[in-house]
Order: sequence, then C-alpha cells, then structure tokens
Amino acid sequence: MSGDHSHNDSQIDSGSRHNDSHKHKDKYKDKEHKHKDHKKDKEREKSKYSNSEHRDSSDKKHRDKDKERLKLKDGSSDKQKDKHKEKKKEERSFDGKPKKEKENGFESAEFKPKKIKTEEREKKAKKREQEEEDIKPKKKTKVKKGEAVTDGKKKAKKEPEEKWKWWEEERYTDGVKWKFLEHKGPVFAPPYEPLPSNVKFYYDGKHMKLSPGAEEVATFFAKMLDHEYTTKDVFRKNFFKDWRKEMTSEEKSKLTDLNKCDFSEMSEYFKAQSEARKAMTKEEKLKIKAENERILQEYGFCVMDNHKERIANFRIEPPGLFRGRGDHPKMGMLKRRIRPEDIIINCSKDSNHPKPPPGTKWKEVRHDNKVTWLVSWTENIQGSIKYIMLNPSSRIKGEKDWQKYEMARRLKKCVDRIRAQYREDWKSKEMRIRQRAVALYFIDKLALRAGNEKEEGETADTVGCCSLRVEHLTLHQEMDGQEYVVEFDFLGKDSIRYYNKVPVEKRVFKNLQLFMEDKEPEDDLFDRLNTSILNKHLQELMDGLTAKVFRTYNASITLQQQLNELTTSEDNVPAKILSYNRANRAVAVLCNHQRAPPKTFEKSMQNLQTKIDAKKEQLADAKRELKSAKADAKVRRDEKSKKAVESKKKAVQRIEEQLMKLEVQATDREENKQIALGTSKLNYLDPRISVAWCKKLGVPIEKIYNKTQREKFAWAIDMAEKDYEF
DNA sequence: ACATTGGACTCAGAAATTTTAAA
DNA sequence: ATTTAAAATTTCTGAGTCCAATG
Repeated sequence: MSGDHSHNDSQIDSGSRHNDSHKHKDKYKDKEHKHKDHKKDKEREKSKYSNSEHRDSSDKKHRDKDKERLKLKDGSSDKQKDKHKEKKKEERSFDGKPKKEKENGFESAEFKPKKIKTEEREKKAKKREQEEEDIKPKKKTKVKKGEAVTDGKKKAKKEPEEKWKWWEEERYTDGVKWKFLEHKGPVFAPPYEPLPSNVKFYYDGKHMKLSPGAEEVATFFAKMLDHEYTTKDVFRKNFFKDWRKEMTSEEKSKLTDLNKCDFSEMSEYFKAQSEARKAMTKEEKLKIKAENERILQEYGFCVMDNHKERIANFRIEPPGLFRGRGDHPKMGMLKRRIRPEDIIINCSKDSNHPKPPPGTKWKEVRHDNKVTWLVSWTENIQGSIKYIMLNPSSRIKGEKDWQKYEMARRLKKCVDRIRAQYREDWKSKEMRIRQRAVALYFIDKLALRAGNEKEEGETADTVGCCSLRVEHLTLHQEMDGQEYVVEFDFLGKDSIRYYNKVPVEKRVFKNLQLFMEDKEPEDDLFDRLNTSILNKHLQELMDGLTAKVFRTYNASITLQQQLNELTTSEDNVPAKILSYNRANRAVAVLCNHQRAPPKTFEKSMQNLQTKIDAKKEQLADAKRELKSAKADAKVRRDEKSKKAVESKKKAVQRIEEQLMKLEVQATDREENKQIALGTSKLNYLDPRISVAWCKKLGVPIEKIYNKTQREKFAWAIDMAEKDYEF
C-alpha cells in the first residue's frame, strides 16, 4: 500500500485554482431559492399528515407494554426484554436469515453472548466505574453550586451499578428503533443581549444606534472580523443582503454600503469580554461549570427503552453567520435563530412530553419510533433538516456501528470475487459497464467516496468517484519510471484536496483514455454512471453492499495488516504505540484524512527537540556517574558502593527509557503533521481489531482509546478476545 | 421506468474548552 | 505552589451517503 498513496506536501492547501473553473455558472440563485423553500415547506406540511397514519398504526402495535419503564437501574432485567428475546429466537429459527438479520449483515455467531471470565469482568467494571463517575448521570440531586465539581472529583461513587450490555441482547426488527422514549426537549440558544450603550457602531464615520434586530446580526459579523473570510466578496455580499433584511426601513435606507460600516468597537468589546472570561476567579468559573453540569443533567439524557442514555447535541445551534467549508456560495448568510415554533419533538405517546418554554408552542409533537431522533428542525441555509440524536455510546448508535463492521467483514469474504468481476467488466462491450467497473476499481483501490451529484450553486464544488470530471485526472503514459500513471487532483468532502499519483493497470488506463476522449475538462468522467446505478449493481453482488462499505473494509483490513507487519511482542509499550499510530496513519492516508498543521507545530517540535537534547545530556551525566561509581566499587569492595553502582545503573536505564520515549514521540508527531487520525479511528476501524491487538500485546486499552472512545466502543472492548480477526 | 427530492443517518475537520505538564 | 503553555479532549455543525417516496 505504500507506493499507491504518495501524497504531496501541497495537498493541504485547498488550492484556490480548483475553485475557479466551475464558479461562473451560478451567480444569482437567490430568487429561485426562496421559491424552493416555500415549496419545500408546503410539501413537508403535506407529508406530515400522510406519515402520521403510518405512525399511528405502528405505534399502537409497539407502544403498549412500556408502562413499567423508568426503572432506570441499568442491570435490571425486565420481563419485556426476555419476552422479546423469545420472540426473536423463533423468528430466527425460521431457517434462512430472518429479514432483518440479513439486512443488518450480522453474523449469527456474533450474537452469542460472550462468556467472560468473572474476574476479568469485575476488573473491568471497577475500572469503568472510576473513570465514569463524573459523566455518570447523577440522580437529580440539587447540588449547591460550587460544591458539585469538587466532590464529584474526589470520593469515588461506589454504586456497583453495572453497565448495560446492550450487545448481549436481541435487537429490534422491522425498523422499530425504540418502544419508549422520553426526554426534556432541546436547550435553546441564550437570548440576545443588547450591547452596552458605550459600544458604538459607525457608518461612514458617524455614530449610529442600531435597532436590536440589526444590532444582533451586526455582532455576528463583528465577532468574525479577524477571520479572513469576512474579507471575501461572496461572504460580504451574502451577509449584507441578509443583514439588510433585519434592518428597520430607516436603517435600510441609510446603510447601503458594507464598506462604510465600522464594527471595530463591537469587535473590541467582544475581545475584552473573552479576556474577562479568562480572567474570572476560580469561584466564578466553578459556578459556571456547575450550571453547565446542571443543564447537562436535566437535558443531556433521555430514557429510551428502560435505559437512561446520553444525548449528543441537546443544544440548539445558536444564530450566526453561515460559514460552509471551502468555497461555499452561501458563506456569510444569516443562520436564523431557532424558536420553539420551529421544533418538532419526537417521543413516545406514553411519555411525559417535553414542555415548550412558557408562552410558546412546538411546531409538532410526533411519535415515530421508526426513527432515532428526539428533536428536529429545518435549517434556513440549505433547507435541510437538523436533528438531535443520541451519543455514540448509546445502544442505538452502537448497534448500527457494530452492524457496519459486520457488513465490511462480509465484504471481506467475497471481495475476491467482486474484484475478479470488475476486472472482467473492464473488457465489456458496454460503456456503462466499463465505467462502472473502473469507478469501482477506484473506490476499492483508492478508497474514494461514492460521489453523489450535488445541486450546483448550492454548495462548494467538490466531487467523489462517480462525480469526477475530466479535469480532475491527468493521464501519464509514463511517469517517474512507472507506466500508466493516473494523477488525481480534486476537492473531496469538506473541500479537502485529494492529490495522488497512481500507477494503474494498462486496461484501466486505456479505458480512462476512452472515457476522456472528445470531452471538455468540465465534463463528467463517468457520464454513464451515478451512485445509484453503482449501488444497485453492488447490491446484486452482495446483499447490503454499497460503495462506502469498501472504505470501511479497506480501512479496517489495512489496520489489521499493518499491525501485524509493524508490531512485535518484544517491543516495549511506547514502541508498540508508535507502531499502532503508524498503522492508524496508513489508514488515514488511504482515506485522505487531513488536517491543517497545528498553528504551533514548528514550535512544539522545537520544544521537543530541546527536551531530547537535555535528556541526552542527562544521560551522559548519568553514565559518567555510573562509571565513577563502578570504579569506586572496585576499589572499596563494600556493600554500600555496590549498591551505589546498582542504583546508578538503574538511573541510566531509566533515563535511556525516557529518552527513547521522547524520540518516539518526536517521530510520531513529525509523521503526523498534517494527518488526522481521529476520523478513521472513530469511524472506519473496527474497534475489535484494536482491542484484540491490545490484549495480544499487553498494551493497556487506555493507551489507544481515551475515555469517550472507550465508551463508544464498549461493545468491542467487552466482546473482542485477543484472537479476534476482522 | 426512471429521475428527483426529502429524510435520516454517518462522517468530517476546526474551534473551543479542559486537562496536564512545564516553567 | 502558581502560572503558563501545550496537549488532549470535547463540542460544534457542515458535508457526505444512501434509501425510499414521489411525480
């Protein structure tokens, strides 16, 4: 995998040159857009009703017995669960996979509840308990502010409360996601606080008092003044247009030129505020922390099917100026404030419905247990729906995650067949089949994303595999001593540049030449292909297979291979971790997960070097001392001097170890300069691979996964043994 | 049929915040 | 021991994928 993914230093720069070619098409969409919004709303209104019929019937079926819920204790066995289990077993024995199981791609073998050695289990439980005490939902105690944090830290709560192992239970079938759901609704953004009267806004040099509405939007801009994008034309244009909508007619007629607006006092004011916040006393900070904790306890959890679960994003996004990624045509537009009237609540009928703030109403309260979200609203920039959903540690997310990796493992079993197939298809008489086959080859070999088509002018110009254009590839008959090299250069998701030179097979190369013949740079490379055609084909090759499964599969299999290749049991723990990070890095490179090099990168690298130098010196000193101690011992030959030698020896050893650790750290950091490991670790790597590796090589899992990650991957940590194979 | 749109969910890197280590 | 800086973690929310309803 090494040669295939040679990356260029310049690739971080999301290259402005990429953005130009397709820009000109769409300058004025705004009018159209408004129309569309309207239409969307109406349609939504319609579908609301038609949906509810559905829901009602399913609701009745599933709702009934949940009255006995609210038994929050996790380990509690409840009848319902057992009943559930029995039913499922029946279903499953029904020969051929039960519908849902097939869909999920779970291996039945994976379902056998693991028998874990008891001591191990206890140890685990104990450890977790300690680590989790501070996030654990404390039962509604009214804590006096200030106390909460200090005592949470110190005395370990000794609730022996066992963690719920949802992975040892049966899953729902038929698209039911839960039977009982109760929550407190969202937390709204704090209301706007008008500026103090001494903070002034100037237009054309003259002070002007803004109406509250206009002032609020002005502060959004003022807060961003230090960002480069406030100087961009598109940003300023969009902002000004939306700002004017919030102005009184008087303001509207006066303020006609953004360039004459002076936000500097506002900007200064906010900077001062944030300084002041930093300078707060400990007590004040604690008070705020306690308040946040209170809100978390009240709104940050829900009850889903007898279990208290953490909610991911229970705070509604505050209003502000939209800043998409890359060259976004809508940057600078006003993201409006979300009110209760915009909010759809989803919960079960027999729950206590969340109350809207006094004097307000929800848009709707529905009871749809075929979806996982608690709250939704429609966002005004793209007209898309936003959701409040559960934390990755929740059952509902965890199951899905597990299922994703099972699907990838199924691909592993038949990937050879599929590869043989697409290689065969390179020769097909039909153009669409050849295109499909070459695209699939890219997806497999390069881990490209599927590449849905996007509405032009609504988003930044980015592409994935199926939406590649001729201009994104350059063919080299021969390059750097290699034949048939394809040079890729395009902006992918989040406008991250993908740059790669890949030697491909001759047949692929010839096909590409064919696809590119007589086309303009801005034409689609695969003009007979889109993601739905591709996925339909994949579906036929393997049940449940889609393009993104290849990414998961290739990422995970790469990690496993790399770990096997790079790690030896003889290594010490830091060396093992370096190897792990390198394996992780190979995956991140494959998936093109990049980051901007941290602002302080050079400096921190220097600091580390300084430390290393100091440590080297310290080592030299220690060695000298050891030598003289040895000499001394030789002369004196007494117990005391022998002991001294021993202790010096130990000291040298210790320092050597420290030095090595530092050096490893330096290597690791350097190699990681512009690579982001997090995304692959969190979303692409079957956690059981890492867990098994840790167990096999005696590396504590904490070295690989931090607390949050351990929560998310609790299922894997619990079930994977050292011999797990992806 | 098939293209389009809406909906729900995963995945993404930056920014903000908190923790830890160093001075 | 206190302050400060750096590292680690968490939060945030935008950007994809994919499916199914719709026209």
